[in-house]
Amino acid sequence: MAKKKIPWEEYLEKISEMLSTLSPEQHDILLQHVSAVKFKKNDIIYKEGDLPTYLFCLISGKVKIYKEGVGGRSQIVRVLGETEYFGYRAYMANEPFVTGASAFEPCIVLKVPMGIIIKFIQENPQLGWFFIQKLARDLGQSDERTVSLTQKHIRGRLAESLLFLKESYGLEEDESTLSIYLSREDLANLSNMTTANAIRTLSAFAAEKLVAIDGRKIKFINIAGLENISRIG
Amino acid sequence: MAKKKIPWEEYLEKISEMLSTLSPEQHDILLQHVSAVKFKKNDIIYKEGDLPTYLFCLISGKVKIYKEGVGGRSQIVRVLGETEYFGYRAYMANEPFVTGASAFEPCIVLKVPMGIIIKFIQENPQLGWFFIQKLARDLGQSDERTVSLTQKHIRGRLAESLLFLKESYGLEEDESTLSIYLSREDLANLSNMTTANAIRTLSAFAAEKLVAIDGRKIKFINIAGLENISRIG
DNA sequence: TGAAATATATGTTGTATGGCACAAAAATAC
DNA sequence: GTATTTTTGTGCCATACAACATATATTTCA
Repeated sequence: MAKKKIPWEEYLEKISEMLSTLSPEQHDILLQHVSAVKFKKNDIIYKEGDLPTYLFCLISGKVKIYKEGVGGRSQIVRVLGETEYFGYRAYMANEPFVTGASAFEPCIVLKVPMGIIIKFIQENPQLGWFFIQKLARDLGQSDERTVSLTQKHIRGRLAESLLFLKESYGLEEDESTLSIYLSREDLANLSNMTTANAIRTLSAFAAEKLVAIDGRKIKFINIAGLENISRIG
Repeated sequence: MAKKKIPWEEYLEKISEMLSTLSPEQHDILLQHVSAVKFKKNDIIYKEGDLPTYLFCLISGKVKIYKEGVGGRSQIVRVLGETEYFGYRAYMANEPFVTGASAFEPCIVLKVPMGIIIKFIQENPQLGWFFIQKLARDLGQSDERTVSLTQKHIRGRLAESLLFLKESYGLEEDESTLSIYLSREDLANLSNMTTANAIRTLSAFAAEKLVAIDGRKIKFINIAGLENISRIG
């Protein structure tokens, strides 16, 4: 895990949306149990099969949620950015983790024991509603993803992944460069293809002037074109 | 939709788990707004893109939740049996349906306007917790399914589907015949393959004495063998 | 009951994509 | 600053699976 405890006070504003649903007493209890942890690039936050114990909120950095499939092939099922919560689903389903979480880049994470969160939910419909909405949105996305990954062809899947990363992490100040720098392998694991095919297909997109590549930097040139490739599959 | 309203009183016991979370006042309100509907085989209950308005509970019959992908190819993402709730996710996520629902066989469905359910959830943490657990379990399954459908080979996917149907719908009195009779096309749509390949692969399983086929009746002969095929992919 | 539509079955062919090999480039370690 | 490891880039081959074609069986319905 290679984690390191750090002070948490300055990060509370990032979870203000959730805090606002809590009663004053709950708020106090939460402050007594919250902690902050730092993860380095590629650190594992939790592993498939582990028992869930904490609610995490990503304060800064980027995280991938992934699953190991047949023959050690890894599939990234979700990516998380600032202020996103994770790690709670398995606890709520009363299951071990079916996915793992690791840091794309250096991260700061707030964590709260799940037992406390569950108690709050039992007392507080507002907080329950907060998680219901998150779970409902994630489930819709997961179902969409199932069909995209199984039915679209390689080009469609890669185009979709690039657009998905753009939605998740946004662009840099130039309004066209993707603000996450992924390895070709991660791009492949996100798009359900081999690394070699991710490289090949990304090169093809560059040759077709859909994107420009500079190492791991990806710049969008023709977004409408990518959207079209993603749509037709 | 081809639906037909019918009396609902006798079906209340099927939703007793949910009813038990309600206050007496909520219970009364629910009874004023619940209704029951009958669907014939292959009737559509709701379509992808429709706006969600009701919480459904399947009283009898079997339902598929599916999504149309590229080139009209349909993917079954979930199957539902007696006492399962559906139709609520999209409303909770504040989205149109991303999947459709239709009847595998004649069905009776209880329905309650979602507006009422949401109001109850706001007042009642118990009911919120009920839906949180359902959503959390479904999301885990959906993530598992994403990886299975993308990474396993045809034989692994079909074996998994057969075992999945066994879990969902159980066996007949002989303790070995699957108690749902699906068309080869539905079996294909469940397993992410073409109809021709579902037919071929099922025949292969029969030739290998893993199952016995009699029309749409599927009898398990070597469950351990199927589990092995599903596991190795 | 017979005709039409639909579902099942099987063979043939084409192709998208995985697997492997190897080189070049880049990052990391020593 | 050189050596080692990791990542990126390409080519070639093998193959799993879709697409298509056609035949037979089964169901539907007039």
